[in-house]
Amino acid sequence: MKKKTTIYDIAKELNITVSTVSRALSGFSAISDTTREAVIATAKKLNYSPNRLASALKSGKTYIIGVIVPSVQAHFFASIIHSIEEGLKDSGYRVILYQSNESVENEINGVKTLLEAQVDGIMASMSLETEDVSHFAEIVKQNKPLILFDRVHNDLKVPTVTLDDFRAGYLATQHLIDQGYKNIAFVTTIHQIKIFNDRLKGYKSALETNNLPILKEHIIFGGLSIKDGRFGASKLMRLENKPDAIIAGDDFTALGVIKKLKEINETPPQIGVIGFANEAFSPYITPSLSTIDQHPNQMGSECAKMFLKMIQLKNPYQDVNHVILDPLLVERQSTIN
Amino acid sequence: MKKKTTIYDIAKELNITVSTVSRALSGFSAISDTTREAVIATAKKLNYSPNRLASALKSGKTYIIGVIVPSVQAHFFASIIHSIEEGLKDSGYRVILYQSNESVENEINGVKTLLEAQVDGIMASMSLETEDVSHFAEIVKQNKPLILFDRVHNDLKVPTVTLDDFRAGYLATQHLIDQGYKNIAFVTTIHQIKIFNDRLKGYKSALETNNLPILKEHIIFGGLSIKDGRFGASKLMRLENKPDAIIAGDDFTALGVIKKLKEINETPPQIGVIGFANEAFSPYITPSLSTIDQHPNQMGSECAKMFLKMIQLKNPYQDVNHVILDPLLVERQSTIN
DNA sequence: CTGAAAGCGCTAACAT
DNA sequence: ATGTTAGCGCTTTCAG
Repeated sequence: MKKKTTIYDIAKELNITVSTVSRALSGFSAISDTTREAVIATAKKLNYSPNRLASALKSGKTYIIGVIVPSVQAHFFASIIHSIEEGLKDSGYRVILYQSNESVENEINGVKTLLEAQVDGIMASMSLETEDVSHFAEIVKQNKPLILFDRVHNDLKVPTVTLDDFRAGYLATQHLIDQGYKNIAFVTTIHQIKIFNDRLKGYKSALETNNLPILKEHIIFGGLSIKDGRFGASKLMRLENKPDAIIAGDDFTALGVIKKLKEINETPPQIGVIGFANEAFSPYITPSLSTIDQHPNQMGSECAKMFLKMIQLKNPYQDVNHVILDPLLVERQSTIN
Repeated sequence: MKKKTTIYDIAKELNITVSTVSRALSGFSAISDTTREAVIATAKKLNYSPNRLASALKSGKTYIIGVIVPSVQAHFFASIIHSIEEGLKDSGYRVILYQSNESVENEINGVKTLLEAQVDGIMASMSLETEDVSHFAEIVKQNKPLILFDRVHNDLKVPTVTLDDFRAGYLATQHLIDQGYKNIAFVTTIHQIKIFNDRLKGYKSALETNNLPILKEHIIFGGLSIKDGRFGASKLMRLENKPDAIIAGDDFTALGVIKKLKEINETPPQIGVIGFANEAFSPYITPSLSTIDQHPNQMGSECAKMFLKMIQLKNPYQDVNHVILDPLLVERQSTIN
């Protein structure tokens, strides 16, 4: 293997200096057309490929931004990522991904790795486990743009893009009430995450508004997964005062709930079931799953837009914005009583 | 914002030189325990975070490896990624992801970006569009490890990890035959991708072995998606000689097929349907989807193992291996006649 | 065991 | 419009 070509090789070939080559390649500074063309031609001839590391080391900008999500397997996050990439496409910024797999430890590691890789900014949605946010605070301390989306944290004074989760919870509950359900349970995570708390508040508020009682035994705090959904449903259906509808913390959990209900012959919409996130599978299961759409694409493009704005400012945090999106009810068979 | 601490700051603080600091931090070279401890303590005190860029520029190793997949939304690829990360965890290598979204252009860009970022190696599964593979050849030319998984290409003389796709196609077909289906159609991609061709060959071979005719009109070449599945199914079911079972190129396509069949009241297993990949939703749709499991986790860990081996050699390609995994039939309701 | 010094590939003043 | 030169932060000989 021959050594990689550098701008020095190009310079030597053309009997000019590296600065000229650098300028020609970057395209901006004053350069004669002939020189530029010659440089570009020689670069191609020598199969030159720039070393971004060196450039980044010198200029302090990598043009890479790190995105940390709990998991790329959720359609919701995958869609956000896609829209972030889309929104950043023309700016020259590239995205690299890091999954926390819902573990704080991984998340801390992710922040560290990305920071050490000198990314120009980070966008993140926190893991369920995350309570202490000092690892994120470190990003702010370095004065690098940090944008939180969906799963955010109040202690961090950074821009956020979220859903109106109170309204989301309210909407889901009101929809079930409108469909004639009167005894509505809620299966959610035990972790103190703002968005999940907000949804729960929305749920309670909707019940109150409709003069329905808030029953402690109808609120199940556990995990969010297919398994947890099954578990929550079976726990609820063994109650003396069985619910006639169940709101699940996300669509995966809702799927578990439905599985369980089918097994015990209480197939929705006999018992109403609604989830959150409008996952890819949700329209295709039987019965198809009603859910709250969280506008992942809008979320992603808002993040991108926000980042591009922040990167312009000398102090990225001089003007901290919060974008709040409106949830959208998607009615399907699982709640059509 | 204060400047970032460097090893110079630590050196100055302790009245030693940067080389000593560097050695202490890297942990290997001969260093007295006292010095090492002092350095580490000071590093923590000054909130030091290494600049990997500088280190990589000097040492030529970034300890980052790039993974290119068509899409992270497919459970299959997400699982592979997860297992790659798992397998690399203890080695110090980190993974960064790049999605091609099934576009060659994105794929070429991805290779370029990763190469410019000086990754230490690349693992990739090709987009459906990819025919010319010169962008991948460039990686080999730079003598950097390239490992192809699942969607591979014969022109590239690099290590691969794949499923025995001929057997996968055969297995799916034979299963349908065993279930009593006799008129089996195949909906696949129009793109000339090895794995899909191999499955088709397996399908044909199974038909031959069982003395069943291979009907041209029963092989639909289109795309792979829910939409394409619907399309393929409706095309097939309008035939004079309607099939009594359909093999779909992947589970998404199979899902589309099932949707369509349900609409025209030919709900599986009345018409048998089987897919490939055992996606996350496949057990949960109605009827649950029979499929061929492609062992994504094994695939990922084999990739990781292979990479670790290659990186040791002075010439990574001196010993090109091909791991071939055995497909696994997952029988569910959609084919239980 | 530690120090001195060169240099990875590139950018960006500052000259000319 | 082009050349000169000094680093970016780190690793790594080579000396001692």
